[in-house]
Amino acid sequence: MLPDWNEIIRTRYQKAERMRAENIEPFVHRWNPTHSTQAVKANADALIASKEKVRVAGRIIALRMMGKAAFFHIKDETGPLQCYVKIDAVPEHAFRILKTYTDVGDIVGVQGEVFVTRTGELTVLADNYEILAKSMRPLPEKWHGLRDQETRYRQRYVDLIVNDHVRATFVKRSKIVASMRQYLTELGYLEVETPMMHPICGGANARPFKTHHNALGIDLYLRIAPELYLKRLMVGGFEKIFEINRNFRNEGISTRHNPEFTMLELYTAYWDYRDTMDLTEKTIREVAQRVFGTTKFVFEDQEFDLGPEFPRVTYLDAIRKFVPGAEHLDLRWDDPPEVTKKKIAPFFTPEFDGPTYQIIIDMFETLVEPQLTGPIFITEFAKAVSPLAKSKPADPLVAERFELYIGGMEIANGYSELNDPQEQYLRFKEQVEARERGDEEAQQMDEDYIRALEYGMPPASGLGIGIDRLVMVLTNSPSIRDVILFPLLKPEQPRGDEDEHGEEQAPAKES
RNA sequence: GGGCGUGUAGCUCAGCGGUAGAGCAGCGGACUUUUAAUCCGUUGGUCGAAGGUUCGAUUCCUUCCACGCUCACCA
Repeated sequence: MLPDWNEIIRTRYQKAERMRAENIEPFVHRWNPTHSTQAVKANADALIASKEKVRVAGRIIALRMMGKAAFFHIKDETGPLQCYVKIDAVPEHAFRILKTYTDVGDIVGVQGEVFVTRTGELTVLADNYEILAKSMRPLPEKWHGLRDQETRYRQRYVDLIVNDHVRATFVKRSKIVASMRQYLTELGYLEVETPMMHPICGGANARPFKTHHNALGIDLYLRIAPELYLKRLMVGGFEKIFEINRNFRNEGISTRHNPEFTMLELYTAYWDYRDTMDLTEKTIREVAQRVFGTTKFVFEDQEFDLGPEFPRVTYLDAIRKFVPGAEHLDLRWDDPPEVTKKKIAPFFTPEFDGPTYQIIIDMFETLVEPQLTGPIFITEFAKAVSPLAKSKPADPLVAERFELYIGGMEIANGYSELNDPQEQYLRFKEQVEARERGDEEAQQMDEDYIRALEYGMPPASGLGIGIDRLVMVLTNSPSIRDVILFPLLKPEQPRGDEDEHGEEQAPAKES
């Protein structure tokens, strides 16, 4: 029993006890419905004509008790349906269960014929009725529902009971993931699973979560990306693989960031980043078409269309294109920082000193990214921030890399994979040096990965799609927490009673 | 981590220096085609937590906790 019992909850527990005293089980073991509520509606005419008995089950979401009869709505996974119970049409004990023991929220089973009421609503006229599972807690208020965001996220089960659009969003999410899986499988990609616990964390620049294995006596990291393992599989001879799974990053939480998030990561042998852009575009368009039957969407009042070819604009061109007045801005990755600062002075002043690529990235993220309603591919990123990507032969400071933007958010990221073990070794060393200078997000040296590359990895290109963000833009959800069933929250405070008096209750942590 | 905001009954919300209110839900009663069912009666609150100011604090102040928005870091 929980300590926060109130009178309503106590009353309901007492009802269950009284039911048991009458040999009525408040939590039955089994019940078989013949129809979902949707199936009743779909076959209404035939069911009314045949007077066939149906058995439906669901949660009572509204109850109108009228002395010797009652109307109520049940809701199952497929939707609501009205039921009607009157005293002379059901066994005596069934009516007693309804009148004495039933509350809104109970999960019940109803058997009977289908008819249409005087006001025209399809209804099951019960000839039998029982409670299948007693509900002990009252549901939120029936007009306004559950609004409090915190409660919605913490008690998602309640949110799902009362907010139909929430359920619909998660059904869409499931279909998006399923159709993506199916489409890629149709194209010949093999789904694989690689470790979540990494002795060395790599594949992205991010701070990891640390954990510990007792028997081995070693620390491990929750993966920040599966990239290095998937590319080991390319060395092993797989040519088209993908993984849809969780990544964990020990960083801030926001409307666009959850510490664990779902990524599609995919690799194709013999391709470069341009081929992967083609695939990214086709996959997202195809998923939208299969799940929603359209390519036109609205995200936060911005319309976008996945139908037409996605434009491809280089990083520096995007700055020229989207920053007003910057049409002729001649930025160069090999300019010294002071020169770059002088060139961009009319448009942007970086907050911190740093190398040229950081100044340009800062400007891009501040002035360009929010405007990228998209869909649009931004290409040719700084090599310095792409330690696992091949650089462009003609432009050694630039990586063959793209990011896809929709709704002002980075949705996907891909590149031509660096497969030269010697260069990869040097790039790792640069990362290690950055790490030693205090960059906690820089990568570690992964010698086994270098060893794998030394056996030879075919030319290949990889892709990562942020599934949560893709679902956000396709379902017009403004917060990532609206597309993650159980987003990470701080734990609830231990309740009342136990820690009333005394010095400090919960030690005030935080420095 | 910074800024802004919110926290009052199970739920949705008023109140704001003088000891707490509504609707829904609950409980008792009436009611055999209702659908925000209706009608009569009624219970329910350490007003997020701890300190302070005050004769008196839900209200003002401080600190803390949780959440939301936002900025910074990141996908």
